[in-house]
Amino acid sequence: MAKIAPKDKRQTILDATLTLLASSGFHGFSMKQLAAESGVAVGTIYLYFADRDALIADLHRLIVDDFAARVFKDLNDNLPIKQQFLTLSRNTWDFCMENRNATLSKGQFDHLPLDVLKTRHNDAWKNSLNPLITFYDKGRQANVLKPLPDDVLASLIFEPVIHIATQTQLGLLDINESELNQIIAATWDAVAVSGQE
Amino acid sequence: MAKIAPKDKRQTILDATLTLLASSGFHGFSMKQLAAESGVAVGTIYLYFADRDALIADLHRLIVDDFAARVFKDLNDNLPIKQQFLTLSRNTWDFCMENRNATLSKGQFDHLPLDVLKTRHNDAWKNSLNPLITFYDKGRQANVLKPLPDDVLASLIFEPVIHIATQTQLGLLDINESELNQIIAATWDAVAVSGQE
Amino acid sequence: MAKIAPKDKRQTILDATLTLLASSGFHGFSMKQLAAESGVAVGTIYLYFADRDALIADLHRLIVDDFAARVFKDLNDNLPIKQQFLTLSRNTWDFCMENRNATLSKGQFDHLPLDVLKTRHNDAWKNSLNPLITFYDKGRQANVLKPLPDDVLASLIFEPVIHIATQTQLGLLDINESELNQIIAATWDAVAVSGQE
Amino acid sequence: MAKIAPKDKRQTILDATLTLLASSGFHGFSMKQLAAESGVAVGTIYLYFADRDALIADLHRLIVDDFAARVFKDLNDNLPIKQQFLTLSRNTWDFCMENRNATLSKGQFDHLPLDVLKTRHNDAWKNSLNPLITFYDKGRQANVLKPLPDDVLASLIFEPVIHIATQTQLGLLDINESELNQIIAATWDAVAVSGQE
DNA sequence: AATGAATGAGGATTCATTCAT
DNA sequence: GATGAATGAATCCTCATTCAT
Repeated sequence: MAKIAPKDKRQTILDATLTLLASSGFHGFSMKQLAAESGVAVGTIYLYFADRDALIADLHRLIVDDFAARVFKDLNDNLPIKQQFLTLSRNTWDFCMENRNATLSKGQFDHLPLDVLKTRHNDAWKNSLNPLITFYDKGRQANVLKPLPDDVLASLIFEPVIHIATQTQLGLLDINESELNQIIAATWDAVAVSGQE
Repeated sequence: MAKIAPKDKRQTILDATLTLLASSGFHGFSMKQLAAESGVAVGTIYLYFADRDALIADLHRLIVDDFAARVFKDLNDNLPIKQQFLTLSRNTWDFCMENRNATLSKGQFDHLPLDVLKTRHNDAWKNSLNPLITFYDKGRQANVLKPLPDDVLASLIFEPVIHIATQTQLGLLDINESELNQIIAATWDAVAVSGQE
Repeated sequence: MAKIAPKDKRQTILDATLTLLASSGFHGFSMKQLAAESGVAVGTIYLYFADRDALIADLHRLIVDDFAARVFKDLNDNLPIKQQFLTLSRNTWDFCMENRNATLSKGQFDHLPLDVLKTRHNDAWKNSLNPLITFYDKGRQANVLKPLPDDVLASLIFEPVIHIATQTQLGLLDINESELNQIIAATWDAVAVSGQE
Repeated sequence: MAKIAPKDKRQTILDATLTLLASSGFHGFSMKQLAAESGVAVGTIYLYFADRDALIADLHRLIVDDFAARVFKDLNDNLPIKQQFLTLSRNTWDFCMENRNATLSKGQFDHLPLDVLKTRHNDAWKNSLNPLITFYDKGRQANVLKPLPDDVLASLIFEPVIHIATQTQLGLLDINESELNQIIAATWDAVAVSGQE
């Protein structure tokens, strides 16, 4: 077997975790199973992660960061808000399509203990999701986006797209290019101040 | 202690299950704990439910039905589409506020096996959510709702509201009456054909 | 298999623990092995003891109490100090002979964490070993026992007998009645004020 | 870091083992921890010791030898038995005071398999403890020591002192010079033929 | 000689489920 | 119907030992 550099082995384990979470959720996820999926011994996992919770937490952070990186890709904050919005939405959709496991695992992370959730939420907005704050601010000040709180704008923009992407990944739905454009247009209507051309 | 009628005992157990799921998720949920919370013996639970999975499945069905019942409450399909929409959205919000446990547990049910999920999805649309189909059909035919698939309309209408309600229940967000109206108005903008008064 | 009353089952497990500790010490003592030795399932042990440590602690308390009960058997504190001494020493020896497992396990308990040890030590003197305090006090006041601290008198009286009994139980030594009397006489010489008839 | 000569490295590991055993017992003793305490890599330990058991066994032998060396220090077998006795007892006490780790670890070694114990016992008397045999023989023949077996005399002389020293090291007891002399005098009374000046 | 990443059997503990009362 | 003691497979995690570098 080819040698794996430590960094890669850590990543291999994280990838395997995501694969398992996506296919069966936390239910039916065991360290033994993870070891098998990762192609390493159980003990090896503990060389890279303090314990099960640390592993999950690390994975979560990684996904949020990956998501943020992908969502803000090619974002030019000199372009008009609508232009930026289209990039953000399209990137969101693309991330979900390109990262089936991460997309399907999203719900699994929603039910960590309450205090952990709060911390994560704040962390995310302060760090990886920070550019969104600027985007929302500019949009509201230019009277292009409705005067709603950041969290609300985020929900209106991302939740429908992510939910539809998830259903698509599950095979419950099939969306073509034209429909996708309509969906994104619809979420724009949700957050945009009406009466604009 | 007062005798409990069998039907009530079954319900008592389901209620206790929801309470436990909402407060600690599947993690830290055990049949023993459930017995304690329900005030019955462990063995008794098995008189009313085949096994743990059956219990969870029953609870899920129950919640979906409750949700549907609440969402369609006071819905008059003779009223204009927008009027109906407002009722549906407001009911959705109210259900989330009145059923904290059910709202917070939503994510817990998302990772059943894929085939089960598909069956549930189809069941839901054919039964409890069936009135929505009529609503969407009418709306599209009247050229009031955008010509998008049912699932997509559902995502655009319900996901943002439910997500915002969940955040509110978690204490991450605080929404007042005026903001709620704006949010609902925004989701209407998302699905409504534009250019209407 | 005959039914075992709960009280007896608890005792069965404690007995089995002692047997295992005596034969192999803490090294090679596992809950699985204990279950086998006790004739119960692993989980059953946890119905009677919170965890491994609680089991060990309970056993220790039990042994100390048994030891005390046996040592003070037939002790008449109206009799002369020497008479009482002889009873105590003989009882100590008899306890060791009658409780091979407890005797051989003694050393195992000596290396619990330091704070636990201190607590145990104080507890023992305040409770089960309390009659010894009276015995020592009387003896010193009557100028029959040397004016040494309680702990020191205890060491001089009990350690040699217990150590010799342990060696005997291990088969490293063989002591007959006459030798035993000489040993006890020797420990009397150690603690008695000399010059008495 | 300064190079360490092989012999020294072996000793370093043994010292570290003793330190760890004394502070936490076998519980919480691991080869990894030992490596850290010794300042070497885990694998290095296996260059000097076949395995964990061999390491422990070696350490045990080393302690017994150290103990013997210390106990017989300055022993002049031309001096009167009592004089020699005083030296032996005082040396024993001093060893315990100077070797806290060894003293506290004593109990840890008691539960090796029975046959190993017998072999060790015989070995000790034939080798490192050999001078005691002469001492006892002379004492008994001179009618100064009571006619008791070697093991019994050893128990009467050493067990109380070692036990009291251990308690002192644990902080359960505090012994001053005067008390120590009384204790040693008491053990002399235990083994000496009475009626001597 | 020395390292420490990797291994996997074995440890303590939990928990869904059964069944005799 | 109702109970809860008993079960033992399955869980997470540890740690003595090996071996390629």
